[in-house]
Amino acid sequence: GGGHRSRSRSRSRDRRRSRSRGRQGFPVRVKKEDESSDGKPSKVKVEDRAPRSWDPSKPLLPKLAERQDSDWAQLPVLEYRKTIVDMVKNNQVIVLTGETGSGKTTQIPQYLAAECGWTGRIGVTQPRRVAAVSVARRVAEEVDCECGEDVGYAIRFEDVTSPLTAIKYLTDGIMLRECLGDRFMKDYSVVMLDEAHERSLHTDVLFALMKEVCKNRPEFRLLVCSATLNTTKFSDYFFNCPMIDIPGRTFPVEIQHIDCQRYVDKVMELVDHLHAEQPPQHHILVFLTGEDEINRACQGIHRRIIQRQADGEEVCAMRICPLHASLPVEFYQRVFDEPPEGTRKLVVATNIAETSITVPGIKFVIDCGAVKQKIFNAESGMESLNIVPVSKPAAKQRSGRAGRTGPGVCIRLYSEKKMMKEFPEETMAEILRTNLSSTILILKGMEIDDPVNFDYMDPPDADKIVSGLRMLYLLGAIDADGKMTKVGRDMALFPLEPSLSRMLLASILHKCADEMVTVVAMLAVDGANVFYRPTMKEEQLVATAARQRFYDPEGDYAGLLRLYKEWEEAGGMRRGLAWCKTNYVHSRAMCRAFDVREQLIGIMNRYEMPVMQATRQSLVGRAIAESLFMNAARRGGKDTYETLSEGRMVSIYPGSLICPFGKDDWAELVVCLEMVWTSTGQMRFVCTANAKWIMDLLPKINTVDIRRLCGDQIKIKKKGADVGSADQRAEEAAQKEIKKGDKDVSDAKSRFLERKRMREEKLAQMK
DNA sequence: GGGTTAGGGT
Repeated sequence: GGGHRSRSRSRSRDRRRSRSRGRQGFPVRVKKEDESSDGKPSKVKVEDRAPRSWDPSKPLLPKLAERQDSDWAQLPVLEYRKTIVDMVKNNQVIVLTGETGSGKTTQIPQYLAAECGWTGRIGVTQPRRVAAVSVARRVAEEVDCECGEDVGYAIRFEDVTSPLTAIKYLTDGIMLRECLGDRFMKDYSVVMLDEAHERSLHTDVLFALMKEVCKNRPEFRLLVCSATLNTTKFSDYFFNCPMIDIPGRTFPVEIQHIDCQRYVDKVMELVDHLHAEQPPQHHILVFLTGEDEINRACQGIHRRIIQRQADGEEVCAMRICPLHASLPVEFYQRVFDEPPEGTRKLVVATNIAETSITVPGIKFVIDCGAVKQKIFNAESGMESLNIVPVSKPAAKQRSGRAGRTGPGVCIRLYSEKKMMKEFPEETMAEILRTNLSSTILILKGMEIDDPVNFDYMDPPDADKIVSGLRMLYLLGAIDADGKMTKVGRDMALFPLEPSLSRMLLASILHKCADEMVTVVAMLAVDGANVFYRPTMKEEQLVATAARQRFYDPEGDYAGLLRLYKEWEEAGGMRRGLAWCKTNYVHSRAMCRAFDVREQLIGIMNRYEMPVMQATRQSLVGRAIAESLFMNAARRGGKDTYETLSEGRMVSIYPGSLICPFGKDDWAELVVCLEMVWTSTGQMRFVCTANAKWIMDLLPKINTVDIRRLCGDQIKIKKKGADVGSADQRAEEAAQKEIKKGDKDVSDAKSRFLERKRMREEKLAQMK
């Protein structure tokens, strides 16, 4: 049977620095025994922390005060050092714009630490983990300290700071979590929100929270840093604060516009042409929208080069590098490496190369002018991924990638007229495009009860806020009046989407949390996508065969559980790589799932939530079905389904691991984690449900009173509530399920097991 | 019978 497994100290690998003393004799923070493995102190401990020994009459980092002008890094921002320091001293908020290469991120915190006396740290947020880490390391080097002493960083799983860290780089998500523990941010004297123009969800929420801190702490200082020039909007929002612009240091980029219809074809033609004409050391970077376009372009270009060679032409060699986030790590290295003499490098990338990865040595950029953007539709409750024109600043950012190491050329595959007319002035803030349930739960956790009148820089549509509240209500995180419940408070403890937190809490009641925590960790790292799809047709067959071993009629969760277990048995974190290769599984995703799993168990242990092993696997399915009942669907046609809540026709996502027992034995009733809109509505992460598990929960769908949920803050046209219909559809599904009878199901199950055995035999032969 | 998502983050 199941038992309580104590895993609080099972983590073998502590990524944090293990030295006990810093260079200057003060202790470098190491993980304490009573701390959870997520590494962050509990709320109580933040308040109990010993007071700093910093003296407000002295600079934060006295050793920097002794620097001469020539000791500072010679970057464009240096010229503005005095101005910036004075502005920060005299103003609570400033908005600062600076192009790439100005040095604002690395230098300004040092200027402030050299001249200003404070009792708290300087915190600098970044939208990306890699940026927080690499910038912190560079600044630590400039300050001449070990990273984690005067200068440090904090990202998920990794807190490289000490009590006396004066300059702390951190991801915006970490700062948001810190804010949940202390809304007044007493740990910090200065906060710099960097890359504000990217308008990431977490940074946008921090905008409003930092404004509140300003109102409550007159001595607090806020810097908002952005790359673009739309400063008036920011200044207006931040109490009409002063602005300053710092020039960047980049090389000139010549811009050419070519209007075209089919940009992938044009890319092949242009690259082929440039390759024939230009010297090989002029590397080329192409921006396309997704994996499919990238593969088509790479294959087309490869064919053309082969053709030229076959025609007896003398063309130099070309290293073709596709670049997008779902490639295994070893592909990334090829992008950074300089190819051998006489070989050109071609990188065909998504917008990952716009911000996250800087490719060295680029002379030519080719920009298709489009990007895939995720949009959440509140009316249907589905998200979709659309190809839309990039913003004008993003187009500028892309072209700038040609001028990093010398003068460059950017070829834009759209007319200037089209750009002026159709490209938006700024990137649409993520908060306007996303499902807000997670954000609203965090706000409620900070006792900000009214998400409608929250001080957004760009307020989301009311229907998106309502959709988020409705979801939280159905998950049990808030009551009918929008007040946070005990369940909601527990959900907010986990760094997860509300639906995943809910599944975890449900599993504690059903005594199967040991399994659920694996499932949730896999989903938190994009569980439906742990499988790697090779480009080659023949190899795809092998990959599909490998994946079929994890098909399971119970649902995706069952397959993911088997997958994780097999990976662990094959060596997991340390020796699981070979297993990942033969099974076409992303090793990176598995390692991350392991980290997330450990973190979640740490939190559960800290709050004394029992992590039990299930006595039967179906308990996991039951906990999932109870959590996701609002996304239940009954069988419509062959393998199509009809949602119980609104009667929409949906299908199962093609990458799902769920399968029928037999050809016509698709489950009568399923639930899913989310619905996405592609060519049809598709259910992602599907789980077979038993009607009697969710029968009593379904009526809740029809009890949503939007006006009450919003606390009377909003006028909504009431959706034509289809009262009783969800219950009726559920009743019919239950009847059909009973009619089918146990005998049929057990026959189907044995047929299924036989087919599974055959598949495995076939796979063994292929090896 | 085919059908399969950009980039981030706690």
